[in-house]
Amino acid sequence: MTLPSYDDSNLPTTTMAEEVNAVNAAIVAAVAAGDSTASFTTQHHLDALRIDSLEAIENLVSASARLKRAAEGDEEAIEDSVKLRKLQEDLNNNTNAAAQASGIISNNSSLNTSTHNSPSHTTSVEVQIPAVASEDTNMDTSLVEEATPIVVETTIAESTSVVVKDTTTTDAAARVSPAIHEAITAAAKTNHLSATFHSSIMADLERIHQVAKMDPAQMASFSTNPNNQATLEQLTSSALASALAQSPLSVSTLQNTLQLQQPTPQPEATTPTQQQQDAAVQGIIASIPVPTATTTVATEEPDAGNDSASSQDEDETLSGKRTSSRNMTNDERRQRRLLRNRVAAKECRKKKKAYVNELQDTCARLQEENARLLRENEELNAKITLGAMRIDENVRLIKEVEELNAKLTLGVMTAGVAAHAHAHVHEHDHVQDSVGVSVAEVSPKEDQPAVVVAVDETQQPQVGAQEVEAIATEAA
DNA sequence: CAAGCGGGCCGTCACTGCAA
DNA sequence: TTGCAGTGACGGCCCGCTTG
Repeated sequence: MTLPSYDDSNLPTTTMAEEVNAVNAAIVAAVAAGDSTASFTTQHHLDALRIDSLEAIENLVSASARLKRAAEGDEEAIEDSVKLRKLQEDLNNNTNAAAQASGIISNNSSLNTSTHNSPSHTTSVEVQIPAVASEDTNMDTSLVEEATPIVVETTIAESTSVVVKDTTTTDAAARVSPAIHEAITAAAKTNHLSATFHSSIMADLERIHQVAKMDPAQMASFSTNPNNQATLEQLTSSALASALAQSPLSVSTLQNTLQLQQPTPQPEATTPTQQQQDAAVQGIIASIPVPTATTTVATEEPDAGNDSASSQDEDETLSGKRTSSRNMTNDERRQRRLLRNRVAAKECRKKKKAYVNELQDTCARLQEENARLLRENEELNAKITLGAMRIDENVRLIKEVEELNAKLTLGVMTAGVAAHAHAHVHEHDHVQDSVGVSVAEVSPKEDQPAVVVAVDETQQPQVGAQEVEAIATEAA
């Protein structure tokens, strides 16, 4: 799969390395400062950077969560993966500057604590952030490096067995955000600073995801379930790894501390849907390509027993290679087949569900359209019925008018004939002839309009003089 | 409050079709 | 021929709701 070119104008201008290292520097400064406040002059800024870094991590998580689709050829997800790659490249390029800045802060912290009245000792702690391979199988694997343990010497006031005692006695600590404060406190007690820092980030990630409502069913489980911390680290520390591994501000092996931290009680870890969330996480874990260059990231694959081999095989499988299976045992083939079938079943169900939802939407839409058409049909039928009724009425009225006109005409004409008959009784036959005029124009009364009636000569009744007079009287 | 029931999700198996 | 993706079927597990 060839990564397309992309426009990086939308990428964050502040590199994640700067942010992460600034946060890390804040923690180290907090540890080193003890009750000194001098090193926290920029604490507010660091807190802000910490939030920014969490947002950047969130973006990374969001991008990582869609890498599975990228592996499936989704173009949109491919663009996301490209952006993620760009993020990592920026991270790598800016790590040195960030490390220098962090080093300055760290040195300041040491200087500040050196002025402390109490004798001090040096605590050496190291962190080994497991390098995580880029989730996109086609990403530049040069970014994936073996985790390098970085040892940093942090001067801690010897009189304070717990560096940050509490917020009431330490101004500096009081100005640290609560999450960092807790992390620092725990770190001071256990020297597992990176682990607590990491858990703090995870807690904040949970908060961020809950606020952002980004796929809460899966993301919440990431940050609440201790069994998924390694996976969360996979998602979040792909950038953290590069930054912190090159940073002089690190503490003990993160992987080891994470493992040590596994039994750490999490009060809200058991939610009603925890099992389903864990299952969903398992599914995501199974579907995310396993890093190839790391030896410290423990996958969630159950009963794998050979994570390295299966991971390589899966990567090769995803890239279309088939030859690797020849060297596998039957059990390995089975495990790989089960894994792939598991993923395929997920995709199939997802597809099926989408299809069913689409069918339901289509059904609802068609029902609505059908109801609309039925209403329209009823309205048209009503209009047609009303129109037909009006036509019948019109026809009836027309006929009635014709009949009335015919009667009127006939009456008027006969009245004229009667008058003429009175005058010329003996000319009765002539009168009858004169009735048969084609057109008669009659005005029975002065205020009535003249009525013009066509009279068919052939249908003129043959009436007598008395009948004509009676009709004329009636018409008058 | 426990048992029953239905729904949803998941892992696995078996099978088919396709492509190298 | 072989490997793989896709999918139906099956069983198990969990959760929420109902019922006696």
